[in-house]
This record gives sequence, structure tokens and C-alpha cells, in this order.
Amino acid sequence: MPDHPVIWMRPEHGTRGPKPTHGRRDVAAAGVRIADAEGIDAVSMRRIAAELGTGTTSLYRYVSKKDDVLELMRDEVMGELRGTTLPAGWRPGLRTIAFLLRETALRHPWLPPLTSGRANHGPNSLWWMELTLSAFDGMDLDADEMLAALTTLSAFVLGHVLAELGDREAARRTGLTHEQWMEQQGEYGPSIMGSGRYPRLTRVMIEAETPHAADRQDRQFEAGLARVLDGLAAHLPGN
Amino acid sequence: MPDHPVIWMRPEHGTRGPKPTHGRRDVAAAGVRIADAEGIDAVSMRRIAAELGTGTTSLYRYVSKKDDVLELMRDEVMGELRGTTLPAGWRPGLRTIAFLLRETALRHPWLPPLTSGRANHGPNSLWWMELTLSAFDGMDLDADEMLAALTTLSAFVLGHVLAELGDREAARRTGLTHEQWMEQQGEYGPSIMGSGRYPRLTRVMIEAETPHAADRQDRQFEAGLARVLDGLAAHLPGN
DNA sequence: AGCGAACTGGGTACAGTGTTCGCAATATCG
DNA sequence: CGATATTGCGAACACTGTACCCAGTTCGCT
Repeated sequence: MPDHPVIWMRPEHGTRGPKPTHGRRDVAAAGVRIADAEGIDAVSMRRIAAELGTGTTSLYRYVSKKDDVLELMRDEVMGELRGTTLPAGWRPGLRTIAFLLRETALRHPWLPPLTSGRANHGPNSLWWMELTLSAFDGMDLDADEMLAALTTLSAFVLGHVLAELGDREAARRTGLTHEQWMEQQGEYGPSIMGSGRYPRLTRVMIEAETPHAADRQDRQFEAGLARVLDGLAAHLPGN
Repeated sequence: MPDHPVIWMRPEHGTRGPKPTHGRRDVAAAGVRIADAEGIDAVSMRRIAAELGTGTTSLYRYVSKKDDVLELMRDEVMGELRGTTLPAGWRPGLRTIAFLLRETALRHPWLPPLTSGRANHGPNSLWWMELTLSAFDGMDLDADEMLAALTTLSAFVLGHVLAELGDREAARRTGLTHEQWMEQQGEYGPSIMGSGRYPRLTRVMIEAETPHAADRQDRQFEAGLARVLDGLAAHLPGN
């Protein structure tokens, strides 16, 4: 009989042979450390092994494929949210949730893109889901109403964070600041505006102020979140 | 002097030597074909070259790095939206935009995850942005108001589509249907509910009906979109 | 018309990737 | 005290992107 395909259902180690030198948490933590410092592409089995001071293929004693490592890393990061308590009321609760998710994602920019894929949630993720649902305590909503609200909210947060990370991650990968990058673009922007084919876009490029503000990302998120929460409110019973 | 770093600013080919056997469109189309059929991981320089019947490194005559190929592919896909006309009114307009974006993303599931990264928009992307802005024609909004609305909307669409693709892409990568996957999970779900640590989550897992509906994704998107548009309406002048 | 410059096609090579297989050393259970 | 399960790990395989060449082709200019 093969091992259980879900890593969280496999015992961390057997009872017979030698005690393993490391544990899943070590592997996860090493992966997170590398990804934070050098990006997700730097996270290879060889690199993690080097970080732990073991042989490369020894990792396969803790994990059955690289995807497992990524799941471990995801749950490790969600563990940072342990200890969170939510304010009273669904709106402040969801607001807090959205901000915490965003902060976590920005602290670990490699995380959001991993969201693709059938997630097998580890204990920390499950705990977070439970906390998230508690934002509706005492409101007497049925399960589908809660799901609809949470799905919409997290779609917005995920999408916004991914867009934000575009800038930031590209900066890290290429080692160019936003200004150096603009420099490198050279005549591309002007050539777009000068072509006359995109009058509305040209007007926005000239007149919009948001893109030039230093805290543009924060303000856009705040503004978008307010809109989304208003939208949710309109569909909740009572309010 | 080095070539211009933005591919759209480089001439497609010089005027001197032999006529190139292919063009950028060929490279882009080959990439899209491969990605649609076998996933983005199958898109390698060697594979594209084989598809075109050329030598691998000949591709570097059309493109200066693999990232350029991905940009070409993105713009190629956006070209599918040419010919779109929007209905009158900002709400029907944005609704149409959201649905078209989603359909395109689902037709090319490898596209949304590429959204990370400073995008250099090609001609088709620029055209789409112009169309998008035209949804507000005659409303006398300032540039920042339009940006706020569009940023929020596209964050939601991107996030939702990414979540949807989780299922679908994992299915393609692993070759397992949703049912086979559930089977493989085995006792994991029940063990979560049985642990007693997640009462709210357990209730949702039991009572929610949305996750079991065949058209759950469509309905969730529709419902979320309605909420987001309501939220946008609340912040637009006049309405 | 003829020549040099610009350009295209493509082979070779290199450093890296995830993972399978096999084997020696070791700790626990019956 | 075996028998058995488990750990650590090196070797090997089939991939990846792309820098560096060199030969052959075609245009622009004199």
C-alpha cells in the first residue's frame, strides 16, 4: 500500500530506525528563509539541503515531492497569523482579515502565486479559515452566504496583492528600481502617447495622480477594500 | 549601443541580410498553442523551436530572452479580444469587460499567473486598455476615479480566476478528476471535521451547497461581480 | 557591378533542475 | 538476539535557458 498522498495524513516519521536529524518544520523554515531572501526560484531541493547541511536526496525522507515542500512553506507562513484576534462586527473583522492577508503576502511575495493548485490545507491554514469564519459569529448567516462573501473578499485581496507584487518582484528579479526601469523604458511611454491611437489612455497617463504617489499601493488597496465591503454589505441581510 | 530593452521598441528585423523565416507572431502563436495543449511548463525554447521546425537558438533572433516570448504570448492572446464592442452604460460595460477577461483567462489558464511582473504592454494590450477606459465615456470622471474603479474590478477578476484555475490546472497537471482527487484525499476531510478543533469550518463543510453545484464557479463569479459593481456604484458621482 | 556590412540559422557547451535507485548504517520490535 | 523498518546520501538521467561561435545570405553604397 502506497503512502497517503496528503502530506498531513502521513506520520512525520516511523518508530523503528534512527531518529531523523530534522523535521518538516525545519524543511519548511529553510524554504521560507531562502524564498524570502532570494525569491521562489532559488528554492531548489539542493539549496534547501545545503541550508540544512544534509544531502540533497535526504529531503525525500521528509517529503515525497517538491510540491510537498511548497505546501509546508505555505502552512509555515500561515502560522505567523496565529495569535490574531478579530475586532467585533463583520465589517471590522473582514477589514482586519484583508489587511493581515495583504501584509503576510507582501512579507512573502512568493506566496500568492502559489495559490494556483488544489490546496491541501495544513493545520495553520485550517486555523485561519476557522478564524475567518468567526467574523460572522452571531449573525445567523447560512453557510452559502458566508462563502459568497469570503470568496469575493479573498478574490479581491489576492488579485490586488498580485498586481502590487508585479512591481516589487520585478524589481527584485532584475535589480532595478522603479526609476531605473522607467529610464530603461525610454521612449516607449511617449511613443504610445504620441501615436494618437489611445486618446483615453493618454489622458489618464497625463492626468492621473495616484500612480505617482509614494503610497499609491496602500491607498488603492484601502479604496478598493472599502468598495468591496460596501458591495458585501448591500447583500447581507439586515444592513 | 545595446538593443532597446522593450521588445515592442525593437524593429522586428533588419533591412540587410536574409529575410527571416518566421516572425514574432509565429513564435507567439507556437507558444500559445503549446501552452494551451500541454501547460506553460511545456513551453521551452527547444519545444517552440521544434514546433516551428527551426534550430533552438535561432529563436534568439526574434527574441532576446524567454521573458520576451511570454510577453509576445500575452499580447497574442489579448488580440483575441479585438472586435469587442461594449454596451452602453458603465455598469453593463464593466460587466462585459469582466466576463470577457474571465473567459479569455479560462481559455488560456496559463495566462493569469504570468500577471506578476512589470508588464510591458504590447499593441493588443494597449488597445484593450483603451476599450476598457471607454466604458466611462460621457461620465465626466477624472482619471483617478476611473483608475480606482478599474483597479478594484480587475483585482477581483484576476483573483477569482486564479482561484478557479486552482482546481482546473491541478486537474490537468495530475490527470485526476475532481472525484478521483477527493477519493485520494481519503480520510483527510473527515479527520478535519472529526477533530473538533474547527466547529465553524465543519458546519460550513456540511451545510454549504454552493461547492457541490456543477456550475459553482460561474455562480460565484456572477455573485461576486454583482457585489463589486454595487460597491463601485456607491462611490461613483451621481448614482 | 562589386564589395563590405549587416543579418540569419544553428551547433556546442555549461551550469543548473527534480527525482529514482541502490546501498550502508542504525534503532526498535517480537 | 535476530528480523525489520527507517535514515542518510551519492550516482545518474533527462531536462532547462542561453552565451558564444561560425558559415552562409542579402542589402546598400560606391
